[in-house]
Amino acid sequence: MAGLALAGAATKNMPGVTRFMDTNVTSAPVAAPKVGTARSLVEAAHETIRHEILIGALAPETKLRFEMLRKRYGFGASTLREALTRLVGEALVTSEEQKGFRVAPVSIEDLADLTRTRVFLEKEALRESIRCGDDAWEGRVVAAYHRLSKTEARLLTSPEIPQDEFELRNREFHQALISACPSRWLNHLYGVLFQQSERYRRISLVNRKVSRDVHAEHKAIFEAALARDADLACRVAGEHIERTLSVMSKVLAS
Amino acid sequence: MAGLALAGAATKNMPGVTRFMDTNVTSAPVAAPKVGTARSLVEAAHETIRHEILIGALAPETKLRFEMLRKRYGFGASTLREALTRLVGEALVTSEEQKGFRVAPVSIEDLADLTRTRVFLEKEALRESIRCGDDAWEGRVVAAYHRLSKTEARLLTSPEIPQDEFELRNREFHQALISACPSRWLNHLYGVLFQQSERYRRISLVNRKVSRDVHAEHKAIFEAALARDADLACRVAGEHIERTLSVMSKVLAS
DNA sequence: GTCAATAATAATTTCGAGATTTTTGGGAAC
DNA sequence: GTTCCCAAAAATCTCGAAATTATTATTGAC
Repeated sequence: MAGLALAGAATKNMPGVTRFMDTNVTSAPVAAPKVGTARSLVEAAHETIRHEILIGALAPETKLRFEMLRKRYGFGASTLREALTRLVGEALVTSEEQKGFRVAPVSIEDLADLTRTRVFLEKEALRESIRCGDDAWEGRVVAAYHRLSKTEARLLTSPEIPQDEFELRNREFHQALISACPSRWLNHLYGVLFQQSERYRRISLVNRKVSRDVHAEHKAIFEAALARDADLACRVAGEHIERTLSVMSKVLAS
Repeated sequence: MAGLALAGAATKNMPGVTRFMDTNVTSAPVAAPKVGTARSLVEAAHETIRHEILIGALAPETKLRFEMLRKRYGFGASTLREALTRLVGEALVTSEEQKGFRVAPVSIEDLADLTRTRVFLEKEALRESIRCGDDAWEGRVVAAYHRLSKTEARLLTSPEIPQDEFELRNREFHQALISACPSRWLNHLYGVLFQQSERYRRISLVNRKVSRDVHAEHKAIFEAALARDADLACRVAGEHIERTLSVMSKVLAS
C-alpha cells in the first residue's frame, strides 16, 4: 500500500514541490520549488496569491471566486479558503460572510493614512534600533545596504527586469535598519504596514522608472544610522517615505 | 426536496443560530444566537475559541488538536482550521506547518513589550482623537464612560459574575476615546494590541479583585479628554496602562 | 546500556461532494 | 415604467474521508 500511495497520491497532500511535477512516477525527492520553500499547499497558495496581489496581477477589488482560483492555480477549495483567510489577516484581502473574498481596495486616502502611520512606527523603531544596535546589527545594515546598492545600480542599466529583486533588497534594507529594535510588537506591526506600502509601490510604478534619486536617499539613511544619529536618521527616513508617498499619490490619482 | 433539505440539513451549513437548536423541525426563524450574531459557522467557531482563549479556558501553549476541538465544540475540521487561521492573524494562536496549532504563549517580557507599544499607539491616537473629535465623539465618550461606571459600581457589590461585561465596557470606553482619530490604520493596530492586553488582564485577574482604584483612573482620563487637554489625557492614560502592567506582571511572576 | 533503524500510532493536511445562501433574470401586478 | 415575487443558476460554506507527515514504541545491533 505504501507504493501505491506514493505514486498516486503525490499530488494529494504534499506541498508545491511535489505537486508541480507529476509527469513521471519516479520518487525523486529533488526540489522544484516553484513557490519559495513552502512546506504545505496552504503556504504555497498563500505566497502565490499574495505575490499576485502585490504585483497587481490581481487588481484591487477583484472578486476572488474559488472556481477561478481553482482553475488558475490548481489548489483545492479548502486550501484556497485558508490561504485567503491568511491574507485577510494581512489586510491584503477583505471578506464578507456568505459573500466571499475580494482583493483589498486601494485609495489615495488609505495610502496617505498608511504612510503617516508607517512613518510614525518607523521613526520609533529606528530610534530604538540605533540606541540598542550592536556590531552584529551594523553588519546586517552594511550588508543589506551593499546588496541594495548593487541592485539599484543594475536597475539603471536594465531597468525593467529585476523589480522583484529590488523589492526584496529594499525590504531587507529597511528591516535591517530596525532589526535591533527590541520590541517584537513594533517590528511585527511595522512589517504589516511595510507590506501594504510595497503593494502601493508596485501598483504605482508599473512600467515606470524611478525618477528621483532613491539611491541618494537610501545612502543618507544608511550613513545617519551608522553614525548613530537617531534624530537625523528619523528625519531623513521620514522624508524618504513621504517623498515616495508624493510620487505614488500622483500616479494613483491619474 | 426543499422541505427535506430544510429539516435534515439545518445542522449542515447554517451558522450557530440554527446549529444549536435542532430539537424540533419548525422553521421558526427566531434567533437563538449562542455566539453573538455569527453569520457563518466559521465566525461562530472563531468567536467561541477566541473567547475561550481570552478568558484562559484554553491555557497558553495548549496544543489545539482537531479531534479535541471537534468533540468540544462540534465544528468540522475545515471550519476549525479556518477559525484557527483567523486567530493566528490576531496573534492569539501560533501555527507551525505540519505540526498544528497552539494557543499563543504569554510571558512577562511580551507583556512589557505589548504594554509599551500599546501606550505608544494609544497616546498618538488619543491626541489625534481629542484634536479631531466633534460633538458626536463627545457623546460616545460620555455614554461609554457612563456605562463603564455603572458596571464598575456593580463590581464592588457582586464582584465575581460580570467579568465579561466589564471587559466589554472597558473596551468600549477605550475605543470610544480614540474613535475620532481619523487614522484607520492606527485604530486597527490599536485594536490588535488591545485584545492582547485583554487576554493578559483576564489571565492575571482570574479570581482576583481589582485592588487599586481603577474607576478613579478612568475618571481622570475621561475628564481630561472632554476638557480637550491632550497632554494631560495622554499622561493619565499612559499611567493607567502602565499601572495595569505593574499589577499583571506581579501576578504572572507568581 | 545506548543508539540507530523500523514499525505502529496519532495528528495534520487536503480534496471533493453535498447543502445553503446569494444573486440573477423573467414575468405579472399595479 | 416601476416594483415585487418566484424560479433557476451560481457561488459560498461545511463536512467527512483519504493521504501524508510527525510522533511514539519496539526491536536489534554494537
